[in-house]
Amino acid sequence: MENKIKVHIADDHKILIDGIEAVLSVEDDMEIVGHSLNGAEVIQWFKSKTNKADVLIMDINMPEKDGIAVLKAFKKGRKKFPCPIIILSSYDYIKLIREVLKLGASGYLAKKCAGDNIVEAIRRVAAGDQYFSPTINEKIVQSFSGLKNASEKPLEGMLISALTDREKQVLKFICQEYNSKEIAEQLCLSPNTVETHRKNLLKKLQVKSSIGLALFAAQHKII
Amino acid sequence: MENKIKVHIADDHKILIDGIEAVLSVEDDMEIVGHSLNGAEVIQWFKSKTNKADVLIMDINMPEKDGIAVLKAFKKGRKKFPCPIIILSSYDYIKLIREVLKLGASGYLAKKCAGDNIVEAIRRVAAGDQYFSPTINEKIVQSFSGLKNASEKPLEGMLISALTDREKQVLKFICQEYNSKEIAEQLCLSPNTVETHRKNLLKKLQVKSSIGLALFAAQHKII
DNA sequence: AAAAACATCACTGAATTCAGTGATACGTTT
DNA sequence: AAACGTATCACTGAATTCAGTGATGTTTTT
Repeated sequence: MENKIKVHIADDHKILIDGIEAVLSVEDDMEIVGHSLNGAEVIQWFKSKTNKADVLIMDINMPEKDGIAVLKAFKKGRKKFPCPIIILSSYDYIKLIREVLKLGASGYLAKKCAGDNIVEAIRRVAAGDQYFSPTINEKIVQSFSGLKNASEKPLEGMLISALTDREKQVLKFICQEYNSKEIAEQLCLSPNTVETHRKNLLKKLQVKSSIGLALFAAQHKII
Repeated sequence: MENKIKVHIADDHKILIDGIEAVLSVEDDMEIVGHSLNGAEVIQWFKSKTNKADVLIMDINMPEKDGIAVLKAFKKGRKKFPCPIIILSSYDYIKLIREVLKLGASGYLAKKCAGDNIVEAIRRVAAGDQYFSPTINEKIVQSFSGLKNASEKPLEGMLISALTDREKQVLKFICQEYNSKEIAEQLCLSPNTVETHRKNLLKKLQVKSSIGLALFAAQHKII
């Protein structure tokens, strides 16, 4: 076949990339033309004029820059997206899904979905449609129809992306057990400022103490 | 080939199972004979006398029962494991690695390792050897040779199992953001006693603050 | 252009944690 | 029997966090 769909995969788990590559290899209308292990690599790859892809499948949790940051970066560049983007995540929080759609994603796959879904998703998205894996689609419909049950508020609905860059930065230091004074030194700030950020984090994430902050960070792998 | 290595895969991400299955399908000396999406399924599957596998590849983070719990269950019930077990995890903490090895695992793969490693791991482990993916092996050697830093000496080797029941109990409450006074009420103890447990936890786990305790607990899934 | 969000800094006072020490009692293990 | 680990409780003082408020300037969004 001549016009194969060119796919780029981004995930920090190489084993998953290899796995998806193996899954796609039996399909004769698509091929993997590149992969990235973190968000920075994704942006770098698409910057290169010689590299092109028709579909980008991207995890949200990645080091360096996460999937949200990549979406924002692409959106900010003012230009059009390099290609349709499918988010592949283990999270299925409705707010997160809404967020990435707002940021321009064309599809959303839960990691617990089957390999078939990914093939289908690539074809549909490459054709200009949107695609959501079954469980995700269910969530969206539920939420739309007001049937939202438990999943509307994961940790009270606060997402990583609801935190500012500075707050995330401070949070990382908190998780390294630095106290406010030490963090202030690291970031060249006043300890008072760090304390303010810390308090804002407590409010946003609705936790009682820095322990809650650390656990949130751990659960969302932003540390 | 007659004697294919029979593999069972356990991971809560179906897409990863499908991926690994695709990777293994091109190897003619192994085959996947089953898979599980959580720890309970693993135990269930191996309970059935009709099901047999030569190697179990298992994630640590799974709902219902996690990988650690499965290892413990196998160790507890029978004397012999149903088969060699390879842990597949995104965590590469040295303490966690040591813990699963203590619990009888035969191999450890980081999820960021390549697909080739998994094939190699299966062959080696099926032959009765141990196998660790490159980055993991590095960590083990580093730790063994003490090159890392002093973190492997003083009261090191501190694992979940090194904590007393009471300490674990207190730790759980700490992770729920209770303060010492509240924990004392819950456990009908003096706040002073709780403080002592807290301080002993800090020493044993060699962390600076309760944040470190919470992160340890999160990483070791004891919360 | 106005409004909202972000980042910065300051002050106070109460609550909590952390470090260091020491003590009693009970059960294993050696 | 002695040593060890565990569980319990107490006291002090310094360090740190947390809550509440307020302020200024910049950037982004609407």
